[in-house]
Amino acid sequence: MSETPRKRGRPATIDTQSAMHAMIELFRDKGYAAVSLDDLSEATGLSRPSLYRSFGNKLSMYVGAMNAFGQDAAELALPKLEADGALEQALTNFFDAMLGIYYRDSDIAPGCLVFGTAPSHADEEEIKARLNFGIEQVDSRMRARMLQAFPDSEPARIETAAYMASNTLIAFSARAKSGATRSALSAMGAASARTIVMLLQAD
Amino acid sequence: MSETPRKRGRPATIDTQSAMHAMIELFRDKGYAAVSLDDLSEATGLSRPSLYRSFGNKLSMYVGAMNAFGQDAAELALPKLEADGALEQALTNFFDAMLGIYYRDSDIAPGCLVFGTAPSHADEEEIKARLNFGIEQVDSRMRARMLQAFPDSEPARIETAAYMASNTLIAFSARAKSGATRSALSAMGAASARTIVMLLQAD
DNA sequence: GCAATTTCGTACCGTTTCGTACATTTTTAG
DNA sequence: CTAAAAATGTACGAAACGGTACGAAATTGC
Repeated sequence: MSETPRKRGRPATIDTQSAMHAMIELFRDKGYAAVSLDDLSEATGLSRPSLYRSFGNKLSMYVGAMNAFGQDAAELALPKLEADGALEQALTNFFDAMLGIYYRDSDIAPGCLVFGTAPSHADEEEIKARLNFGIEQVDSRMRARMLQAFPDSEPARIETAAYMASNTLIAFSARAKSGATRSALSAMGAASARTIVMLLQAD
Repeated sequence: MSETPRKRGRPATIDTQSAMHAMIELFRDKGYAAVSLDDLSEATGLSRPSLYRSFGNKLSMYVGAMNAFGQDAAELALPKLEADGALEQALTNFFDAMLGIYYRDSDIAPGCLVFGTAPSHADEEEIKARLNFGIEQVDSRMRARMLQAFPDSEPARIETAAYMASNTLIAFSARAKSGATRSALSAMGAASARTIVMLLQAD
């Protein structure tokens, strides 16, 4: 409503977006507990009090990183899943897009912030809730995409197929962190996509 | 060779086995970094120096816990997988046995120490290596069991089926920690077992 | 200019961290 | 009974931790 309500005091010089991405990288490398506020301060270039002002305490920094990571992943990979065309190709492309996020270079694999590091800190209720949200999100998107491709399938079969696709994605994070190569997981994703479509086509 | 070489000094009074199991429970509740030596000391009833003497530093305590947990799981669940009879039933029983480990009571789910907490701390090379070992172990046992049930299947199909079964198990840990009920995951395991066998039977 | 307002980092606080030196206790060997 | 050996916990140290009070800096309104 108000035009340019021009803020009053000293203008902010902090780039919260790039700071958030630096925090994401740190958190998915080392998890929540192993990252100190000094680590975050050094990685973002912001002083510790600045971090508090911009993002709250350490827990809310981590939860904020989960949200930002989830949004980035959704914007980058979901269009591949929901693209028109054959389901098998869509699934394969979706897996590959997610692997593009899970791997930094060809070698180093920080994996998934949500599926990779959150389970380790799920005794914090806020983290557990956000982890659950991420899993439910993937499950429901998968279900919707499969129902779109096979509208006449039994609901139980759709659900199983969706769960198997989600489980593949969830396991990718652990496998990436354990040292699996990106190409190996890409092949695993393509084979899983093929199998899941075969299941849906079976009569 | 030597009969009873009777140790010299004060006899040890520490029950390292029960101490190790207390450490396992702590580590899979809170991960590696969030657990302090004081926490471990309180949970085991041992003083901090005693922990050092018996298990080395914190990192080797965690790796030791991974090994003990893996051995327990192997002894409890692998017989179900390798039992004679239908593959679908063996897979379902194996998943259920692992869920029996992942869940403490019906509600509280500490999940899997290896698949649940290790990915978050894989920047430690020792942890990463042990995580990789755990995944490879499950993969190879799955492959062997499926080859036994379907000796004439193409190797590529066996491999895909094995990966999908492993991925189901890996994802169970994240799902358990996120709040999924044990019965929900049990149903998911049975449905996945059915699907995987269907894949192997398809011509 | 001058006061009000907002941003920002230095410096500090109390607590917790991992790790160990060392004295004490309990056993065996002779 | 004495000396060597092994196990154990108290007590300590240096460093790192999360979090914040507070003063300096930068801007707007008047």
